[in-house]
Amino acid sequence: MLNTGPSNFIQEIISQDLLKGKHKTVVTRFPPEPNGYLHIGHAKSICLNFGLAEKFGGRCHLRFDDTNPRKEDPEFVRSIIEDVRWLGYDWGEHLYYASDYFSRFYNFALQLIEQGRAYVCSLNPEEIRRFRGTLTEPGKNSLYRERGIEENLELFEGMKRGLFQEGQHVLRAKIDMASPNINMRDPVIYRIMKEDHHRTGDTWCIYPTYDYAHCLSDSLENITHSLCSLEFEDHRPLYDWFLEQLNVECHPRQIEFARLNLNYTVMSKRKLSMLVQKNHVQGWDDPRMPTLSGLRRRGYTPRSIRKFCDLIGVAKSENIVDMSLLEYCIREDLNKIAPRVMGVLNPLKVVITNYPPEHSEALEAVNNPEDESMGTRLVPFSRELFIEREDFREDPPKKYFRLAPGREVRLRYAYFITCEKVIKDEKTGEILEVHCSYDPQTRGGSAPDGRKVKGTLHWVSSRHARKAAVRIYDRLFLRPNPAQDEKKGLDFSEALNPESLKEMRDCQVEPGLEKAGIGDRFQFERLGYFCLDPESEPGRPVFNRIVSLKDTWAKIEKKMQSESGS
RNA sequence: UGGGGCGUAGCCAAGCGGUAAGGCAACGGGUUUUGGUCCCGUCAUUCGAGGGUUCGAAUCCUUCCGCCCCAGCCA
Repeated sequence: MLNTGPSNFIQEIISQDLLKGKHKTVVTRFPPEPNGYLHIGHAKSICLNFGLAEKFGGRCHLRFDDTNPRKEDPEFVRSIIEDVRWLGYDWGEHLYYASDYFSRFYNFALQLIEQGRAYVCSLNPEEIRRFRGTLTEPGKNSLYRERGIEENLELFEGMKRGLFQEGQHVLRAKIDMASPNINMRDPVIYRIMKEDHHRTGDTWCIYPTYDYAHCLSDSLENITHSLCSLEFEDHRPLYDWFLEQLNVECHPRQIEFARLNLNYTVMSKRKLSMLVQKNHVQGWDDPRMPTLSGLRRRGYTPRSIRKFCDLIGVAKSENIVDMSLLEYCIREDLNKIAPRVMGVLNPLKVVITNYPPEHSEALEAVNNPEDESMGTRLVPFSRELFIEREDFREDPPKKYFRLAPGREVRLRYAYFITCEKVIKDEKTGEILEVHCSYDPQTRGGSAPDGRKVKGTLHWVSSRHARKAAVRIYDRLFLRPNPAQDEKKGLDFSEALNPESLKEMRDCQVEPGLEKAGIGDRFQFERLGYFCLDPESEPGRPVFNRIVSLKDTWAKIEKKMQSESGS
């Protein structure tokens, strides 16, 4: 076994099973239903299942749990395959569909009927519900529970042949209507559904339910450890029951773990799809979505997501992980690999009054101080520049060490400049431009006399700059746990953050960015990490902000404001 | 008031009878041509609460409390 990554209780169980010789190898599976897009909660399961298989030198299957044609769609199959691959996992030959086993499931059902362990029930859905009892009262036996084997066989055959209407009959396991575990009260295992299936077409008009199909799929694939989320804990006795009754050779062990929740977002397919349908976001791959396609478009790397899944751990307690951990993971990854570049989001014009008007020069800038092998580039400098509007204050607060009247700062990789004059709109008072002088001795950014400046600003030469649009994303929800709102009877979408997307259209970026390709990631110095969005067009780049850099100044300023305000 | 789970710091999470790992966040300091990175330091006398066993308990026993899941022909 590879000795990498943190351990968890599931890994320990597997180690024990291997040690005891219960298995020679480990076989896990990731079993999505193709009824929606994958999100970062699925990533936890994917990393767990594939990761465990990898650690123990076993294998992990990708299996589509497609037993309900009403909800499923090949488009989701496509996207799921894409997303799992993108995350970095490979199932080799082991791509399966529960629907491939439909005939075998059917034969197993025949076997159950013959054993007297399954029967065709002709109660209607409402009656079935009533007969089931409640959490505190036992259920009552169905009127059809004691039907003869021959009759059951005949009716089930009829169900399969389409002789009946939907809802007219179901096949049920005959277990115990008085069980304290409601799942054991004669669960439905086949229902009539006159629906075309994305893979089997109109071959079937009866479809197996999850509880029945899942354990058998696992068994047929020789899965050793079947990992699922906590809400299936109550289903485990059923999982085991089917496999025992049918006396299969392979009886996988189901182990449950807690699904992932992230604060300030939602993590259920239903809620995510509602956001899409109600146009709160622009699609499943909207960069604000916690879907894998959304994170990918936002600019998250697969490695950062895998790292995140490593850090959150695997346990059985309900959890809501802090978004800041995800942000930490992407910053850590991008810090090492993203080329640095300069871009000004909210431009303010600076004129270097003592710099020759027609002149320009190329200054050398480091591409990544964390990785010397990424080399350097030349950035053009001239008399008129753009700096960030936020980097100038006419009346600077304490601890502000950027540009202000009379102040000297460094332009990164360029010169020291001193602010001499502020040009304002007479009517509005808006600052139009700032006039500065530069010290030619400080070319490159350091002074021969050894004098220091406190601030270093990013900049872009106005003559050489390229225009760009930048999309700034914030958390989707205002409240940390929107899913909870719904349980309190509120509409979870009520807590949506109206400012989750802000588009800045007049950004100016250094000319080298012209060559950026869709999906390329950069650090805009002092601002954050950005990724070129697919909606970019030649000459009209659109950058998504993946995540900001940590901003100590913002923190200080906020603190000062709250201190003076209170 | 049935059954199944879970409770260790603001958020995750180790811990498996020998005296509370680690990460994120937060806070303080150092380095720095990114207020970034990096480095150093601080952050649980206590593990939901009480009682018991023990030389010794987050770990064992017991009572209580809180939270989550289950009454789809969804998964």
